[in-house]
Amino acid sequence: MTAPHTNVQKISEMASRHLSSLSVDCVVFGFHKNEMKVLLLKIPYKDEWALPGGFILRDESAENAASRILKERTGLDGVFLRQFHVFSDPGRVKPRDHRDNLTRMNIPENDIKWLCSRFVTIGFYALVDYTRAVPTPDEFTTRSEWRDLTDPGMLMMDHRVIVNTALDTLRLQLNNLPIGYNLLREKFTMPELQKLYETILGRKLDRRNFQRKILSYRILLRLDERKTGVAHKAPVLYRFDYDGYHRALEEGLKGGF
Amino acid sequence: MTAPHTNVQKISEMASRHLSSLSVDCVVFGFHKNEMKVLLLKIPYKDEWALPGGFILRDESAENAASRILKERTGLDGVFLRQFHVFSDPGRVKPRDHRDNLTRMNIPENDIKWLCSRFVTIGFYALVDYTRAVPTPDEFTTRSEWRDLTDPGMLMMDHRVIVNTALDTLRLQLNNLPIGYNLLREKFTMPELQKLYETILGRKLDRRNFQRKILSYRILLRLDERKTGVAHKAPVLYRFDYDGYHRALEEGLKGGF
DNA sequence: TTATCATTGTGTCAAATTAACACAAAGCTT
DNA sequence: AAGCTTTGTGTTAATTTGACACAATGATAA
Repeated sequence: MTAPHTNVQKISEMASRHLSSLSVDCVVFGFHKNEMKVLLLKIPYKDEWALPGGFILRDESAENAASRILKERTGLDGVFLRQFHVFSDPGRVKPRDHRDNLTRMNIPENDIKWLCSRFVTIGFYALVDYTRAVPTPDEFTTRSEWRDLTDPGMLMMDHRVIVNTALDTLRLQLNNLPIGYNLLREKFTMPELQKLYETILGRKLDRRNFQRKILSYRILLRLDERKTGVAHKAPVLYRFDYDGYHRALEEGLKGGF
Repeated sequence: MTAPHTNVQKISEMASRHLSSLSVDCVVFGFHKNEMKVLLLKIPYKDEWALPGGFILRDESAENAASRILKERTGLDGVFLRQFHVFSDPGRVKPRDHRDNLTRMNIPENDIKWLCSRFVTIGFYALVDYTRAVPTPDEFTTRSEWRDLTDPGMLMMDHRVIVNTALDTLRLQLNNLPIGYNLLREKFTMPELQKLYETILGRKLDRRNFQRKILSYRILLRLDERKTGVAHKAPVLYRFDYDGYHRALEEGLKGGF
């Protein structure tokens, strides 16, 4: 180690590699057994959960940081991922609590100092296939789990607000974007897709009207197959039509006025 | 000045007061003579314009920073102001060009160093009453002007992209939000409101259908007055209904599904 | 003073979209 | 084989949207 600036506190590893004051948090939505799920990380020594998040490397974009973090926490690549809001309330972190918690773990003091400084966080939300994601904790957490969106437990800092804002955004986007591609498996049935919409919106939809509307978007491809091994009448399988889906992503699904 | 760290470069004034790596840029929309306007600042020594922007103080939120900046650049308070996107491409600034430009002005070297470091910017858009705003340049610029949105001239860095994204957002929001309150004077006529919508959307709307739709939102109050001194038949004046307007801000104007 | 003319205010009708609803077919369960 | 639940599809009424016509107003021109 060179020592020209003995008085200067060694810059922490984290601080030197990342942009300061800025973080990224991901609200990762999944869908399983007719329930919306969020991917959360367990904070050690506390009955609290946190969103998977991280920092922006000195030469990457926020989008890149978010997809990097998502990949690290789920193993998934190329999923639907969008920024939706910036959370910048100066009081969003309680530095005291935060520091107490970090000192219990083996975090170097310099990193702790950096981690306890003020952060503005960019919220991203992601839609992922529940069956393909492999929840993986990060260096600050002990486990990673899918939690019920309606009852995720205690969340750290303002993460509950972030989740709620993400859900509000998702509900709004539902009318403009072809959601579902990333939340369901490749092949799915119309009732499954409808359940997804109902779950996100939090209300029942008419089966027949739903089908008519969703088909009018021309983003689905009806397969010549039916779901097997299921009770009652076997439903037809669909998958997203690549061209139609991407056209809809660009142009939106409907217009006002 | 104390001198305990002679080796350490003096921390710049800007750096010590603000969060690093983070800025705020405001796309301020106005409406005048059937044209959408954007408020831009003239960069000295260059044929380029910039969005009014600034930095986030150590203990304020991004929203606060944006409205503070807006107030400084327009004199206006309490206007419609929303964050819409974060621009974080590491290549969004050409540090060389930027530095050359700043050195021509009397900016202290420490501030220049800070200003040329990488910044992620939070884009806000504002809707303001053209007649009430007083365009005011900042410490880096020579003049402040309303420019035509369709032909604003050369914009600095990625500011053109920021403006376009803001406009796209505004067009989308038009279907969910009661736009207009902030872009028109307190009392306005139905044709004026329609022109505003047409200008934002970039297409003609049917006069009668427009009126029917806008009235169905119940955000307008018809006054017992007509616009005077105008050619042809005097149009009735309206103003926004406070309650209806704020309800619409909360709940949105229409639902999908 | 009166005619002209562009613009405003309002109503109607057809087309399209949405909401509400019913019944036959399929396939597991008993 | 009968029963039960769920899927697939069509029909009709209500609502919303789009297209359009005509009378009223008030400044301007003749």
